[in-house]
Amino acid sequence: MRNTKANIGRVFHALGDPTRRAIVEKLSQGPVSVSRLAGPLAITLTAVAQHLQLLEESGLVHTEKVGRVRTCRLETAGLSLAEQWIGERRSLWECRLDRLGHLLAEEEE
Amino acid sequence: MRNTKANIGRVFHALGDPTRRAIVEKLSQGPVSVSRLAGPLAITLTAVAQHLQLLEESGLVHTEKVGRVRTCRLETAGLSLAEQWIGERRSLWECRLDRLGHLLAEEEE
DNA sequence: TTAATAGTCAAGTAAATACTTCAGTAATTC
DNA sequence: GAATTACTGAAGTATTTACTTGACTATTAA
Repeated sequence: MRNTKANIGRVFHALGDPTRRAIVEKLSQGPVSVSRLAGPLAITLTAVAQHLQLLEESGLVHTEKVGRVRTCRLETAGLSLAEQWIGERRSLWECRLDRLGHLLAEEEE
Repeated sequence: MRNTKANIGRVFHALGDPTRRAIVEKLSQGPVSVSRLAGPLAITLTAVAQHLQLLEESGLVHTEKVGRVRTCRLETAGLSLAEQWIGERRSLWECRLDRLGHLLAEEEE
């Protein structure tokens, strides 16, 4: 059973941490194992694993263990959700500005 | 002097909190004063003002005080930055999947 | 079979965060 | 000019968070 309830809160919270963003950035270039992921980051493997759990729960990353190595790869679900939320707010706002512009233009006549 | 260094870390961190997201959602429908913003939220005015400061610093919201009332409105800078970051990671990842697909197709020949 | 590698689990800690209260100040309204 | 409204600032608190250490398990390599 996958615990991937990709709600918008989890996604933004996950992306709010610099270490987790670094992980996502790395994974956008291709799949990597946990220890290779931990290498350049100045924290313990345990800490990386904890971040990965959060990233997985938020639908930003998918991991799979084969033998003793767990391979991590980017999952688009999380990013899509965030993109969608942002797009919605933005279009609401821009639509409002448009209406305002029309009203002002009408008044000028 | 405006303290609007809209870096990606601040933006995602700001959007990670449910109260701040509620504020952004409300403001996407149009400008609102601080006290009207605090109304439906079950927290004090002070707390709302603290969230607003963070939102302003992250480039998601712009506020302006006229008389005794501070009016808040959505600012696109923050949202744009987040949208851009997400788009970049996503396109890197999708481009990689494309190349992988091509390689596999070539091998089939 | 032994040693090394890759990761997991549980428990603890220090710092960050989201609040609160209380005491202001300045702008309106009565 | 007195009361009300709309915030602002400082200081404190409880919870969450990012991290650590140390002991453990499984897989692979020598």
